[in-house]
Order: sequence, then structure tokens, then C-alpha cells
Amino acid sequence: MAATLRDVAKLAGVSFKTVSNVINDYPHVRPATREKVERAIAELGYKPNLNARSLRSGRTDTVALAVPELNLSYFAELAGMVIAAAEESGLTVVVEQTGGDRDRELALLRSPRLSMTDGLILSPLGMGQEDAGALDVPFPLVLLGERTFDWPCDHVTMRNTEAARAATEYLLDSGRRRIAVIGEHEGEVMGSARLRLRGYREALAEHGVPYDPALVVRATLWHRADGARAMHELLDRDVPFDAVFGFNDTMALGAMRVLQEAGRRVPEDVAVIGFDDLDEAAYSIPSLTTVDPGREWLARTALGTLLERIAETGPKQPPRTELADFTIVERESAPRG
Amino acid sequence: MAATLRDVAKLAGVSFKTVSNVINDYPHVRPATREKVERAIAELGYKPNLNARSLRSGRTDTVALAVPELNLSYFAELAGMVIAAAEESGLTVVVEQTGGDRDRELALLRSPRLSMTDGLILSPLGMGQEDAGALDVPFPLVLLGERTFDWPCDHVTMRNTEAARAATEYLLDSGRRRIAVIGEHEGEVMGSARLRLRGYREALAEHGVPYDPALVVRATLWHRADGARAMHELLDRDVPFDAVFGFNDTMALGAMRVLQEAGRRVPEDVAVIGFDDLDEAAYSIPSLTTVDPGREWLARTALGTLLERIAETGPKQPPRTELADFTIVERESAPRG
DNA sequence: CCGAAATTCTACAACGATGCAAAAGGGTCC
DNA sequence: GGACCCTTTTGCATCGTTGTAGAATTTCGG
Repeated sequence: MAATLRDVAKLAGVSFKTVSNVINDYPHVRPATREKVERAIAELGYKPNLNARSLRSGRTDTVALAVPELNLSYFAELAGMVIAAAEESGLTVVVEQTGGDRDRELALLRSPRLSMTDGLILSPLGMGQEDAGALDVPFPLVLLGERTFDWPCDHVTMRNTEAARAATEYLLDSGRRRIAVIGEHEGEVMGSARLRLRGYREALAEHGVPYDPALVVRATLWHRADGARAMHELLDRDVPFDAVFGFNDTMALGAMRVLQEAGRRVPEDVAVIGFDDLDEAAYSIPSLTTVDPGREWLARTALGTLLERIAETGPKQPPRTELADFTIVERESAPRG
Repeated sequence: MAATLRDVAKLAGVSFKTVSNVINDYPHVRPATREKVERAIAELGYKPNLNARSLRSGRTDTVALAVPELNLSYFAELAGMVIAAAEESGLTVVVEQTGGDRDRELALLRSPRLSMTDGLILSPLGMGQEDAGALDVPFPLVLLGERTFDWPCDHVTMRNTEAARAATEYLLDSGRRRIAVIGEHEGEVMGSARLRLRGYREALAEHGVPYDPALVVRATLWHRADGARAMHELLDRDVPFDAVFGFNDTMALGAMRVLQEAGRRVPEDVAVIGFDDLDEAAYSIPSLTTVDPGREWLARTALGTLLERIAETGPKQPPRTELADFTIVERESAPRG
């Protein structure tokens, strides 16, 4: 059995409360006593039982991070950054996967498992406006990435609409006029897909290019296979297009593969732009022009905001929204015009 | 403040222990009482405090998973599978990143953070034989993936040597004779890199092809950038080669990109084979022939083994080694001969 | 209708830590 | 030398749960 405070105390010949004082850097401990206790701690290899500490203190120094799936590189890289940032603050991260599924998102928000954490960073995908009330939770909560509903809650995200507008403009500026879009979510009101589509339409309108629904392809999940499927669908529609805007890199890469299989040259026949700036975007053939949404900043800010909330004592501050800056990363799949 | 057992008890008009009995499905509770209690639970939205439960029961229903980085797709996908499997058993997973760094691996093994978990699944990379003793820990531990030292400990891995031999033979069978290798770890005695290199050499020997060290390129971490850098190095060496065996897919993809930038056609001039069968391997151009190491099985088996250890009561059973089966997935970058 | 055997419920003591408040120890000053 | 104050140490209650054991209640055979 692992050593406890009392074991250390017995060995050091002091009360167990003194050992606790040493561990918690209570200032009034005589150096000699401190040393005695520290020797005993070392000798027994004592490690505090964090469960007991949490029970007593109410702090767990653990946060939960819920993403759709780690299988999506975007979320894997994001999770890695959140965990790295947490590590720096001495925090542990519990990772949950929701599959982007509404019911699993709701179940998680109600789960007793969260009683083991001080707060939650959630990337919602499946919940809708009618579920927003479920966010009225008794623990700190930060939404990371676009939300699919309106609810006053801390929120760390990026300028989705502006970024999508910029990406579209980038293609327009390079002379493309028939720009297909992959990744629309039908019926969505305010998720990333909808916001990016809005940016796309704004850019078209500004340039006087008509919006053609035949160029817009749905994809609920944003895997490579979804991008590939969407591209097959687009090719089947037999409408002309000279560019593709993938709502994430993974889909864009899946689509680009199908495009080339079909004999279209990228970027000569069709330019492709993605969204996320994944590691792999720099290594595809051709390498993928994309939007860098500032993931590192997103991850750190989400965690930082959550930690501030956790530390908060007085009356609840009003919810905050933090917006990351984006940049367009030019690569081969869509050269600047 | 969240409701506790006592609050529920007061509302239901029973002792708080009866509420506990209801929650734990203790059989001798009168249906009427049970219903009364359940109504009270629902009314207060009571959720058990898992910290308190853990403190009392000694079980946390949480496991730790330590991998080098989530930024490496292989580990991200593996982690996703472990978490999904854990979820099925009602377990929570804490994810830690070691960066493949020896000191961080050792620090993790000693960390009090693990007192919040029932056991650890560790993918070691940096530790060496002299650190093996650090694995003598007072909690269940399962190594996932090759270990870099000898120590009696549960171990879930794949047939690295056989798989590498098969991959090499596959290339030899298709007529290649100058097969380069990317990802060697210098000085390593028994990690994946070393075992895969051994398989490679065995296959060469069997086919009477001489081993040429000029074809072997080191890479400590196995990112895309490392694969790219290694390929640049290989090209700089100016030795002829007609195939490349990347010790993981990520590196193979990085290398393939550089290869094509340099004007070599894949697979006509150079065949490329990887290792891991990542999602993205099917979508690169050309798509990547690779070794499927049975990740799903690895993830489930690692978790299953850990759970058995956690459930174990009597004397400690001898350590087990579980080996996954592999298959070679033929794609465009290296067609069957 | 009694007594024994079941069933159902409750009281109390943990688990291992921290917070609070009071006790013990040690100087200083008049 | 005693009063007072600051430093150092300690004791006790407590966090919210579960295990054990025994008390209360019900059931049931004779």
C-alpha cells in the first residue's frame, strides 16, 4: 500500500498535519523540521493522494476536453496543443470523444464523470439551438470552435466568415470564377459550415459572381472519405468548376485525390484551397493552399479562459468571446493569381 | 453547490446510506423505497461525487494513456481507439504526451498524477535499458508498442520484425533491389526502429541482396518533416535506389513528396512502402502501399489487458506479451510485382 | 400469536487529505 | 519573573462516499 501522510509523520516523528504543512509550503515550519519531514518523504517515496486532496479542497487540477474524434487530424493536433498547454500549468487533461453526435454531447454535459474535473472545453458539433439550455451547467465551460446555437457562454473561435471570404477572394483574385464548395451542413444555422458558406457567398457577391447551388456539396463529417465522396458527387453533377474550397484540409485532400484520379490537373484545371493548415497540407502533391486558423492560439486561449473561470471567486463575469486571427498559406494547389 | 447523498436522503426521508444502497444496486431495498429515492435523485439532479467514491473505494475508473505526441497521426488514431474502447467500459482516459523524451517518460512514471488513475498504458520511446527499473511501479502498467529495453511487464505490440521482413520481401518480389530505409534509430537495441531494420536485413539476406548502409537514413522522431529531411539526405548521398521503406507512413509521405519534387516518379522510378496504414495513406498521390499493424486490435487489447490487471486480486500473474497480426495493404506507391 | 429467520434499513467508521483554531514553545521587554 | 507576542506545531472536524455490522422491521412456519 502506498505511504500516507501519517506514515511519513510517524517516521519523521511529527504530527501528520506538520507533514501536510511542509507539502503545502506553509511558511511557519522550522527548517530543521522541514528537512526531517522531507527526508521521511523521500525515504518512503510518499506521493500525495490526489483524490483525497480533491475531495477536501474541491480542486481536481484536471480539465476535460471533448472533441468529435481524434481521428480527425485537426482535433488531434488541437488536443495535443491543449494537453501541452495544460501540462505547463500542471494540469491533467481527460479527453472525451463525442463523434459530433448530439446525444453524446448532451450526455457528456450531464455526466457525473465531469465531477472529476474542474471544467470542460467542448467543441460542439451535433447540438442545436433547442439543446442550448444544456449548457447551463454548474461548472466552468468554454466552447472551442464554432457553436451551433446561441447561448451566453465563453467562446473561443476564429473569424470563420471572414476567413472563408478571404479564401474565396483569394481564388477569385487568381482568376477562378466557378468555385465549388465542399462541406456544407444542411439546415445548420450558425456552425462553422454555415459561417464559412456565408463568407463564401459574401465574396462571390462582392465580385459580382453569381451563387450557384450546384457547386455546393454537403458533407456532415469532415473526413477524407467525405471529401472524396463529395468530389465524386460534384463530378457526377457534371457542372463546370475551376476551383474547390474545402471546408477543412482533410476533405480538401480527399477531394484533391479524386480530382486527380479523374484526370483534372491541380492547380491548372482546378485550384484547391483547404482550411486548418494541417501538418500534412505541406506534404501532399500538390501541397495544399489553406487557411491557418491559429490553432496554437486557440488551444492556449481556450485553456487560459477556462483556467480564469476556474480561479474566479466573486460573482460570475459576463461571457467572453475570443477570436483568433487567420492567415492564408499559399502553396501549390492554388497559387496566388 | 451540488446535491449530495445527504440532501437526497433528507428529501426522500431515508438515511443517506439507503440512498447509497439504491445507487449501488444493493439488492435488499424495497421497491417503494427505491422509487422514493429515485424520485428524489431526479428532483435534485443528484450526481455522485466520483472523487469521494474513488477515495473510499480505491477505484477511479480512469486510466492514463501516455503517447509521444498526438501530433503524430499514428498515436492520435491509436489514442482515439483506446478512448473509444474505454468509453465502452465506462472508463475515462487521461492523455499524457511524453514527446518521446526519456526524462518525461520517467517523470510520468513517478508522477503523483497517476494516483488519480487505476493504471497506465505507456508507449515508451526515449527510455533505455538503464531506466527499465523505473517500470517497477505499484500500479498496473501495460506497454503499448515496442519497448526500448528488457523488463518483465505486460506488453502489447506487433510482429515488427516479421512485418518489416514482409514489407521488404514485397519490394524484392516486385523486382526492387536497392531498397532505402528511412527511420533508423542509432544505438537503439530493441525499439521498433531496430526491429524493423532487422526484418529488413533478414529479407535482404534471404534474397542474397547485400546490405548497404548508405541506403539507411536515420530519423529520431517520425514526423513528415523528418521523412522529408531524410529523403533530402538520401538524395544528397547520390547512391542509386529503386525503392524506399519508411518506418512509418508519416515519414514515407514526407519522403514521397520530396522524391517527386526531385523528379523521381513513384512508383516507376522508386517504389515507396510505409508502415501504419494511416487514414491518409489511401488518399496521397500516389496512394501509399503500407503495413497495417492492426491498430484497432492493439488498442483494444492494450486496454483489455490493463483492465484484467486492474481487476486482478490474488498474487500477481506473470507478464504477458500480446502480438497483433499485420497485413500488407497494396496501393499505388508500390504495386505488387 | 410467538419466535426464528429472513429482509430492509441505519449508524458508525473509515478513505487521505486540508482548514481552522487553539496549544505549545521561545523571546523580548518592563 | 511574569505578561505579551510571535513562531511553530498540533488536534479536530470535514469533504462525500462505501463497507461492515448491527438494529429495526417484516415474513412465515408451527
